[in-house]
Amino acid sequence: MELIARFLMTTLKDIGIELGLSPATVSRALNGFPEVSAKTRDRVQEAAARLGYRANRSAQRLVSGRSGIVGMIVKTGSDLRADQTFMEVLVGMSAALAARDADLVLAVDQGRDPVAAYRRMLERDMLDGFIVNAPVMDDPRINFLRDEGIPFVVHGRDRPSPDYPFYTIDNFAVAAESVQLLAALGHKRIAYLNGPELYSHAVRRRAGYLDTMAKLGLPVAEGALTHNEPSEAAGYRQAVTLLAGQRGERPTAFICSSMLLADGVMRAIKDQKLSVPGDVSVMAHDDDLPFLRAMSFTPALTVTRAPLRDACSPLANDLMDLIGGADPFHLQTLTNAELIVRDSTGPAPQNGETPWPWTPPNR
Amino acid sequence: MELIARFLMTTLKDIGIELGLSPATVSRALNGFPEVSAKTRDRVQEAAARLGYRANRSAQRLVSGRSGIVGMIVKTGSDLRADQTFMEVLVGMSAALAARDADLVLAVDQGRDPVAAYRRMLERDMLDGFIVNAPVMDDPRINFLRDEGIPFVVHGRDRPSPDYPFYTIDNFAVAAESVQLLAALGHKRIAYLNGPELYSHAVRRRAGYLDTMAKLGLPVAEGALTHNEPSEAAGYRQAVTLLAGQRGERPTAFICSSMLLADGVMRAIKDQKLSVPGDVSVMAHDDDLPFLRAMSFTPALTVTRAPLRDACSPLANDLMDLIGGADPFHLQTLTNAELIVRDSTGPAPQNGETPWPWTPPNR
DNA sequence: CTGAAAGCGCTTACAG
DNA sequence: CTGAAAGCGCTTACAG
Repeated sequence: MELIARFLMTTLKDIGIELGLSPATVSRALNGFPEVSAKTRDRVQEAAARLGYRANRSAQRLVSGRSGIVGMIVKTGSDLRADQTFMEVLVGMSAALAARDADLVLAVDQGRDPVAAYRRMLERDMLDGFIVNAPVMDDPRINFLRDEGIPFVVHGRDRPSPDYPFYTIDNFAVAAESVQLLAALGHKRIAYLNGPELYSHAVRRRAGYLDTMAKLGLPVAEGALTHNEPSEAAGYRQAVTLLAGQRGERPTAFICSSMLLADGVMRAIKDQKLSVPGDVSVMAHDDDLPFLRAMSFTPALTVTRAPLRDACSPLANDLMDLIGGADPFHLQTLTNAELIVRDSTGPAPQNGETPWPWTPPNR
Repeated sequence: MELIARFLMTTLKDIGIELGLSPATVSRALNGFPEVSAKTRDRVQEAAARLGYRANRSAQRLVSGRSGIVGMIVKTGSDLRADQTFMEVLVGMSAALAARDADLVLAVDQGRDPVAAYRRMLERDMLDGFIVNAPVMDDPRINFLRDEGIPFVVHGRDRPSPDYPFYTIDNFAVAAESVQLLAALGHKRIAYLNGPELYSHAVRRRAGYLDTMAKLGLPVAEGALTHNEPSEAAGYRQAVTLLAGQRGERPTAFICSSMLLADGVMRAIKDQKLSVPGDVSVMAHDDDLPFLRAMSFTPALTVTRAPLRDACSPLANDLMDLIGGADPFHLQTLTNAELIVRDSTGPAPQNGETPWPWTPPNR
């Protein structure tokens, strides 16, 4: 049966015979070359549809000299909860690449040498390019790919003014705007639960938080800015610690770098018999993943929102364009998260009027 | 630079010229044909390594008439937590398929028509075969692929005696052995927190639980067997409900279909100020995912263990063998989970000696 | 044991 | 506007 299917595959030649045309003309018609007459093009398209023609990808790739395959590395380890995130990107990217006739293949980063996985992939197969995600500052994988001259795009960016294609939200602004919103509501003791310190997006958000607090003249107590795994448990633990302080010293507002952290923070607040936003305001950055909706929080969560899936098509298209020879500087996107105010943020409580006593920002 | 890399690619012809051999002989040598002399084979292999030869996959696929691409469908939706599971399979499968020179591509099942995603993939690309996972009973996707004569393997199985290749653990035994262990410890009120009812593995486990309870003469109270999303929250909720009963009526033991459920059950028990295993025994089925280790539970969790990643290589190899024409009946694996007794299971407490009053098993 | 030849299905200069 | 021809890099009968 599999054999039958193979034998029945319609080729360009078949269509040519059917229509009394050469395979070359059929190819041109199907690929939309301007020199084919409209009548021929229509006849070819009709016949192709009727005969169920599908181009043989392998043949196309052989003649183009490209593999049509793009690589992406999955980090493995205990951080696997971040997969919920990765999965979203993976699936979106697959679809977007398929639309450009490319396939996405995965390899696993086993830890240790972050470049090893890329090396291994490249020596196994000829890959046209890579998608790099979750960059760290001055990312060694990016440096490797740059040095080797291998096409790649980055979801995020690992330096201020990259010379490679990237797509990222403005993570400095994500934190800055959150602080500003809360400060405008009268909050002075604002805690920031950031993501793991090694990621460049967390570094940018940290800067956004610290700069904006400083600009507003709000001191940052030691421990008010922390780096956390994106998990409910981490959010819970961190919030419990921060809320253990005296009434006049504990935060009146939390900004969380992920929805999972926010989930834990909310539970901690409830466990302490405090109310949101009466006693404490909470907001988070929302990647808009399907399993934890900001709307479903009680109360509905105020967020900076930037759907992760929005990055997929741009990244896929940029990579394919880059492989096609486009200028990397034309393939850079810096976009903004959307601030959505819901019910989890409100005016600072009475006892929240005093800022923290000054302490040096951690680190 | 990408162009350079392309132009520098070593071909069979290059090796032939280098060695004064025809491309045909070089091909045979590299592919381990028995008729090539040992000396020639060695010379060819040395030259191939020295020149950095890598076979052009597209050319190989073109002549073989196969795409070298295998499809897998990702379910999407709010069940995305199951991704932690899926991710593990995905990554393992990619690696195992790579070893067989095949690529894995993904598509998304948008819900509604479960077959639509397969159809769409097939009309986009010529795929050599599919991997089907998380089957439901009498799975429509499986029926579709069978009817179309498209090669596929199933992780799990959707009927008792399939005529297709599959790899699955004995899920009936998973539940049965868990019940037996607990019964041997004197437990008579054993609750089962199963996975979502639609999956065939959950159906098998339900049967294993109910049959074994019946065989042991232990009645199953209404509500003792439930179907749950694999989440901590669901486990917590369910355990709270079950523990709300009178002292002599609540379960003395919980069997959980997933580690996430067990995580929630443990939390609920602690919240009720009960001890494990003093008051309540807990065990679970463990897919051996990296993020929730049975050893890290307090106390260390008794489990039936079957690493999900163990399924990847067999499934990948079976699929490639099937595509190569192997007999599907030779590509069926039914394996057993390992029972690992740790510290979360112990003798039934004094007040646990009485079984539940008889009630009809739910459903 | 090795080579010359044909062919997989496409694309694309080169002619006309 | 269309066709004949060459070629992408491999594999594999067919000869010898």
